Amino acid sequence: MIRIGDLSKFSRVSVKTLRYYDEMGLLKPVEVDRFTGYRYYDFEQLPRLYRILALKDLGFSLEEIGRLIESDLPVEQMRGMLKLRQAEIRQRVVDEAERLERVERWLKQIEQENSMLKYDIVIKKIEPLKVASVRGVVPTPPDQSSLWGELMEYLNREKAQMIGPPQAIYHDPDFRERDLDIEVCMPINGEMTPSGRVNIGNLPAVETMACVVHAGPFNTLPQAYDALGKWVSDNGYHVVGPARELNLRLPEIPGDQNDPNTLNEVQFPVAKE
Amino acid sequence: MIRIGDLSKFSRVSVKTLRYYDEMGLLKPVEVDRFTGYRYYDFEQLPRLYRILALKDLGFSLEEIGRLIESDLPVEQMRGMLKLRQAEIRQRVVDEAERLERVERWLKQIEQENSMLKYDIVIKKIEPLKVASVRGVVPTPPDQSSLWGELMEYLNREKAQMIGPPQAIYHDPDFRERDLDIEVCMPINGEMTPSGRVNIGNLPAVETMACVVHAGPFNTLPQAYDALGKWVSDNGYHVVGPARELNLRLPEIPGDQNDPNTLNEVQFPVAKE
DNA sequence: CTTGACTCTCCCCTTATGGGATGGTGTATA
DNA sequence: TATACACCATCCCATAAGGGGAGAGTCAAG
Repeated sequence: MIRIGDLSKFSRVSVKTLRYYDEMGLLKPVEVDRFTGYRYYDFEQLPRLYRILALKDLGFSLEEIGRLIESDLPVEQMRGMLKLRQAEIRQRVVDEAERLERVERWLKQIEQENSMLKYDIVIKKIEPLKVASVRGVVPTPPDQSSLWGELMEYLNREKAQMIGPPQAIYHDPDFRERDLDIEVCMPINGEMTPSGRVNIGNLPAVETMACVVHAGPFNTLPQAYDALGKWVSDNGYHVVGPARELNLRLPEIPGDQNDPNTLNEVQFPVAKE
Repeated sequence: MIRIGDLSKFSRVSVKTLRYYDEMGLLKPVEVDRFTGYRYYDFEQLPRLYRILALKDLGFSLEEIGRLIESDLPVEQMRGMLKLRQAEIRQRVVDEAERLERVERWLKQIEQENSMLKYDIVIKKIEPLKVASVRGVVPTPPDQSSLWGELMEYLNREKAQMIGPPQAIYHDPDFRERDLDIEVCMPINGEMTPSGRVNIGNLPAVETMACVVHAGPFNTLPQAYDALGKWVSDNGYHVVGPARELNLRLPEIPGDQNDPNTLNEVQFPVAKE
């Protein structure tokens, strides 16, 4: 019968931890003095304690260890939990390796330009969105204003509830400078009926959307596209659908290509492999 | 000016998290209603939020991110933190890979024997220990009892304070069956003077000691040695000093080689590479 | 004016301990 | 035998990054 401090010294497990294991039911003292509360252990408990430490070393949580050291645990179940653990660790190794790559890309970027990164790309999930839209082919991007004109006229006439930033969808499967197939969309609420070229529809949900925000005049937006495209291929993704371009803040003068305070978000639906 | 829920929906960051980032000072709303406490944000804050998410994705803590997004942070410092992060992740990958190996060894062991592992080896740090000891060469392990006799006689005569389990040190650099160079030791307290063959000395500290507990009669103890030796080489360690054998519980009849209730711990000082 | 959606703050919960306060115990020594 | 001192007990608080929920206030639409 040894005291908690002796067991602690011998096993190199802190007294705090031993008390915690007692509380968790992992390692109960063989006897507790009913009057003083003193815990008394026995060296016979060392194998159990060492098993706990070994399992901890494999990365199991104390709760899992509690189940694993039940003496009547069938071997089958032990094997099952080990297999599971194995899979988890493998996943973690993969995740950390990917993270390492991302860090190294940041570093490379910083070394090359000797400045901070300009863009931060994030992956997010996009919910489906009900929109009113007008689609058409326009010679150059600034010409989409005619489509917006059509759409806005309809929305004003119908007193539509607009529930989000307007966005444009670039339907061309490949990038092109001229004659773009663009759909301009406004998220709306409630039931509305199509009219003329104005269509009512749903933008599909996208599980993994690579997104970047560009702050600056419209005519510098291609930089954001470049950065996003580079990031996507660098990170082992590829684009699987039409790009979206959200107008988070419009220029003061409608259609102004040079207003430095405009704000846009560019989104590419992507997938791995 | 948008409300917290709108920013949450748009950025796919939970409202709770946004409030937490506010509290942490990572992303303050552009305005807080002084009467209602409502937080009002702006899409202009998206780049900052996305940078936070990107840095989180690299595994930085929020506290680190707080420092990293100070706008006047010199590039040099950013590079430094990235390098640090890189090193940390590398270390984690190595650790997890080693852990994975350990799990796989458990699995293999279990598959081979179709039963639980009998031994759990742990690495612990051993403090230096003051002992009284008698060293000699004995024909077989059981013959060490004569050394113990000598030692105990001295200890009783001197009324020594014994402060830990007795242990034997196997000084032979290679394993051998006969004519072993054994030192039997008893941890003691206070000043004592050597006498005859009884020596007073210090067992050195050992930073990494591989230890295993064997519950069962003395004559099955070689199993523990085998398991420990196998584990040590399997895990990329090698033995760098004499083995120690601690008698945690002695047999009822002194010297009984068959008492199933004896308890011993075998220790190998080890090092990597 | 009511309803329903939204927001606020406050509090507790998570893991596996570590730190510290306060007060009771065990034992070796004067 | 008194005391010093090491040891032990419980209780409370803290960690990182939020999640869950209570209770109360706010906003916009019908």
